[in-house]
Amino acid sequence: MDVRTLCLGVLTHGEATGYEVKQYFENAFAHFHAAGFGSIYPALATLADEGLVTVTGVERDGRPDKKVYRITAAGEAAFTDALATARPRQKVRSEFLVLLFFARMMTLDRVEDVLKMKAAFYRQMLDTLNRHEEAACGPIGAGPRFTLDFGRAVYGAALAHVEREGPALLEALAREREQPPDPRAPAETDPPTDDGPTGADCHSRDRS
Amino acid sequence: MDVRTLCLGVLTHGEATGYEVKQYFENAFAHFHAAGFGSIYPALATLADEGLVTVTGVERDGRPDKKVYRITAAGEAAFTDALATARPRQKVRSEFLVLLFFARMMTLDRVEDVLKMKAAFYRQMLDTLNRHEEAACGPIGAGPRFTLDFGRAVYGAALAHVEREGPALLEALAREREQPPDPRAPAETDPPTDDGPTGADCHSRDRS
DNA sequence: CTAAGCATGTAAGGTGTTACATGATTCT
DNA sequence: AGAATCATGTAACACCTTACATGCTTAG
Repeated sequence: MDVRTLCLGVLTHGEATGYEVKQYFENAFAHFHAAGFGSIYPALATLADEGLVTVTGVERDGRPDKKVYRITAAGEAAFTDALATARPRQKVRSEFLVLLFFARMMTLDRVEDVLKMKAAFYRQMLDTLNRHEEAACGPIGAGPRFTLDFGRAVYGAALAHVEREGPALLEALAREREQPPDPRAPAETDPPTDDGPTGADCHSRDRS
Repeated sequence: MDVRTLCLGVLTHGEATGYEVKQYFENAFAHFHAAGFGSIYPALATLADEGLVTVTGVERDGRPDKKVYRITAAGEAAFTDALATARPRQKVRSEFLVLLFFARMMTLDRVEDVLKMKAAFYRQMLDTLNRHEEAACGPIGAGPRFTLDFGRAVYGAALAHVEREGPALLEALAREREQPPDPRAPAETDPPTDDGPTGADCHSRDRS
């Protein structure tokens, strides 16, 4: 499921310009698939090359043509096919969690900062979802409704966790710093008994 | 925050081979950053080139050397710096939500299938997180603890939503199919009054 | 004996990000 | 006057994915 296919999907809702397709990614798709102009415009161009969409240039004095894209029958078939065969994968890259995973190597101020940034981000996202719902004319379809509520549930849970556990994290880190446990093996309290070989290995085969 | 930096982070926990680094991505990082051998091995190689890690070849009869990587002082500095300056962004690409957004263009069977697959996926992920916690020796640090619980909260919310709203989605789709509203503008109940220009536009400027 | 785990890598290709480049109109 | 919106694109680069290629050991 690349940006190309997503553009096709947008166009099943009716004609649109590249700019308008971008609005979709910023509103309806905001919580599950971002895309910039740098992916959208080339995507629409290749779709046109392949005959999956048509382009109509609308002249605008002085400026380059405004291009209105419309999906063709072939395009609709291709999209339906993509929906029928794509596996519902997902890719997540959360630098936020990477950062907090290694919180012990950050200053407490920095950790607090990161938590605040993320909370603000989640609030903003929930806001985007709410504004998107309000802006809708007429009832929202069952599919879009599901994805919207899904976004609210997930981002709501994320925000709640940050707000609830964030302070606890800061306290725990402060405590860890008072009694610095060996940074390499924050395990037992007894002194290092110069154990066997290269040490550092407690990852005993954990396949029950 | 690329795979390169993440590998550096793994090595702050102690020496490891490329294979062992991969385990990290499959366990501790499972819910927030995936990576395959195809990214990890080249990443470790460039880190070694740059002097951020050292490599020690361990001979193994008949097979290519096993390579043990260790982070250097420069590597630790680089990683600490990355933690201090990186912005906590996140990228999400959920084909699952893309699919369900366009559920109206799928067969009900397919929608049901997708919902089941995703529920299974979330359960498996929660399982991975639980097993990972059990396999830990000694107490888990505050940072890893936060990310682990975050994962549980978020994936738990996602699973709950799929289980609770999935059946509702199927019913709603079935109802939509009985009384097919015009696929292009599923808005009002009154007949199309051949409104003005190109129609299809209810996206009135929604900036309050 | 077969599958899974351990262990390493390369190469081509696909995809997306970022920065650049331009310019009118409308709102504050 | 300046910011934001509307509107389009290119080009270089960064990065990751996938498939390929190999081969021993251990558990079932």
